[in-house]
Amino acid sequence: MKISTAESVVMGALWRRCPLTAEEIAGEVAADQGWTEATVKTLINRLLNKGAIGAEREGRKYLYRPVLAREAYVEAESQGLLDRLFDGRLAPLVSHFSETNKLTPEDVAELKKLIEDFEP
Amino acid sequence: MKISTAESVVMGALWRRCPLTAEEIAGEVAADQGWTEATVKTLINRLLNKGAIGAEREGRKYLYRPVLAREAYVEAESQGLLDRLFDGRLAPLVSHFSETNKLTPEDVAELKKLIEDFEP
DNA sequence: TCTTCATGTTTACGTCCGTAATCGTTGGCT
DNA sequence: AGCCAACGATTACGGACGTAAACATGAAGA
Repeated sequence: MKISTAESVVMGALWRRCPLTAEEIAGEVAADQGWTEATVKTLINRLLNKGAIGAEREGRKYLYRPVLAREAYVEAESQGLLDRLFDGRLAPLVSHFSETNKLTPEDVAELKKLIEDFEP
Repeated sequence: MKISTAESVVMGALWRRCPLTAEEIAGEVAADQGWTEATVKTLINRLLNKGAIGAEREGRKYLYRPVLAREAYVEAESQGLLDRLFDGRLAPLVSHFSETNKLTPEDVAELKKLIEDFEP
């Protein structure tokens, strides 16, 4: 299930809060992205067709909610990037960031904790 | 400079080894991707137009080499993913992988070393 | 020199994407 | 009952992408 970048913005709104009406989704993302409500409606429909979101009638409107879980999406995207650029390994990515994107002390502390918690 | 996924396969070949002729590039990627040489040639041209690769005449052929550095590309892609999915922070990504993608002991060791080397 | 082959350039075409306007339907108001 | 406004559905359209064939050009061999 391929989600385009524009579509993923709509998904993002639904992952943050759901269910939402089309109007509410537009309220969340349209201004921010410079989209009209019509554009948002198109994206909603494409996501419906892809089965990435579901709809349930609520009076005259529909309430939309994600079918594709954020976890699954994040997982696929992350793994894809790792596979494409870092030979599927996580360490090289972290290494890359430690070299280029100056990790903040907080980052380092957080990472350290994560890794430590991971030892038996 | 937006590089499509198909184009990035060609870039990959040139990042591994360069300079290469069109024929060599095709040799590296065509079979693997199920592409004909014609397809590879088109991708080479699009990359030339984008300025992502450069060419230098070598007799009857051209030798191609990357202009866009792999580092820069990797950087942009990684940062993009982090921004889109992990609020720009590295730790949440690592956390995500530690939860889903069972890190191997080697991964953990490697990460541990990376983090330790990063302390003052 | 003329032809041929290799190599790069141009053109093609169906699909997806971003963006949006228009259409059709249906519930609510008068 | 009839009209209007609100919604979702349909249609549109230019550009990028994936894929590839056709074309042009120049060098090498006959």
